[in-house]
Amino acid sequence: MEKNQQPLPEQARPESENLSPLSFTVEKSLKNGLGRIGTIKTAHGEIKTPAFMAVGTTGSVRFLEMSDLKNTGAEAMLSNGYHLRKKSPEIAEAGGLAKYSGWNGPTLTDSGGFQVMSLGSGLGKVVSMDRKIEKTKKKDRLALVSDRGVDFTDPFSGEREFIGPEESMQIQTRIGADIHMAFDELTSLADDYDYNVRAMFRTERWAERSLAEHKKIRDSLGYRQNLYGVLQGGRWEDLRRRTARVLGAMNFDGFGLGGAFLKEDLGKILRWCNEELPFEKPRHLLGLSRPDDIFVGFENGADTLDCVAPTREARHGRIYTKHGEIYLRKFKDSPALLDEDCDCETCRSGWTRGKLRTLWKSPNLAEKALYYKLASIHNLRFTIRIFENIQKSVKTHSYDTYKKDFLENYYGKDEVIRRKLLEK
RNA sequence: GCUGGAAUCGUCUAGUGGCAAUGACAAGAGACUGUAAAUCUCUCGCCUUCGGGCUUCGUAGGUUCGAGUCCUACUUCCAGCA
Repeated sequence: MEKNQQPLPEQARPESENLSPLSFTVEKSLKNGLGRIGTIKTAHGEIKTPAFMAVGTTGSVRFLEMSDLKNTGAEAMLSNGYHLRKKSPEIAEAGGLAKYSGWNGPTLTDSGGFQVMSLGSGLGKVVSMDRKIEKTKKKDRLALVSDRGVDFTDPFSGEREFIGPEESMQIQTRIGADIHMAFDELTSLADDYDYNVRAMFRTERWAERSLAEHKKIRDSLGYRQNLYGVLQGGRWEDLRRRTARVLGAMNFDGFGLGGAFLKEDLGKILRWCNEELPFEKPRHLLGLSRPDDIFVGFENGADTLDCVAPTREARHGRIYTKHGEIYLRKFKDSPALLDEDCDCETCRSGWTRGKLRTLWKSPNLAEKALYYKLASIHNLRFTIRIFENIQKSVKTHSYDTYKKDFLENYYGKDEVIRRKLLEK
């Protein structure tokens, strides 16, 4: 089959007016020289950084209308090339992800690299930041990695499939998001140093191949979208710094910071990477967004983050509030709002914890779905507001105060101190 | 009044002689971080030094090595007939 015969989205075609590469400007940096606020400009609009990218894996955030998502203040949406691989020709016909999804704003697609782990060595496991997981036995995995790419079994159809760097680039090209991710191998916390060395080298070779394929498509079709290289290297400084230098020297438009992290390692690992990466290019921290991670990520040079946690945890009844997370099930008949100070649509509409809990527990699927929507809106807005406040506080030189207040309210003073000690 | 049938952990339910006894819901606790996730794990008679101990299937007796299960009476409920 000819690789590039499939349709490309409108904005990817040479005659399109929207043709513009990504640009990134830094407005202000923290004293440590890593954290910064700025703006990413894409063909579909601007992203003020640091920013949260809402995860709409298959082109929409679960249970949310695009208008709901806009109202949370989200500026960008991340979808997944793996999940959209079969729909990609249809998305291209429709004019690309932004148009197809109705989002009409900046978009990013993941390469499918995460699925190397989630269907492979991490199958059935939780991607925890608090402990190491056992690797899934080889015979039980749905995905097997080789230098060629990843052979995997579709969990639903049982069909055998293959995605490598070239396939991922072709899929992402058809989907036509503003930012694409190089195909990478995400290791789990259970993988040792030696395995991480191998995975890192493989990821570097895949980065070259991703870049080459991306360039080939661009040159032959006038396509101009943006490609981020993704860094791996586990929790080892030599690997992280090395791969940051190697990928940093390649012609990527930005970088994805990948890996499974222990919480106490996150800051230093990001620092190792970002001290080596070119300052003028944007960096996306893949898959994190708990409040504490946002601050650590930002301070250590991450410009954008994405994560399923706000929406997934919302659906599972874990709600973010100024004073920490709450389990909604504990608030039967409660007349309190989810968060007194919240400006999300759900809280502004007066939904109480008790009423939301009733919706959540309802056997009526439409009521359940309404709960999922209202709770997702709240957790997303809560998360995005942190990013907005970081931007504001940096501009007014009050970042440290904002951060201290927020974290002490959220985790409690003792916990904040305990964690600080752990980081050293 | 007669004749059948039924009564099991908050609710519904499995169990017709052999290990406190099935499953679901509810309840309680926890997990979740580039979405195999409207999901998953644990607890759910009482006590426990986690070895086990104790008390339980409407009530009271009985048969039996052994009864939620069989028998008798009673109580309550349901159905049919009066």
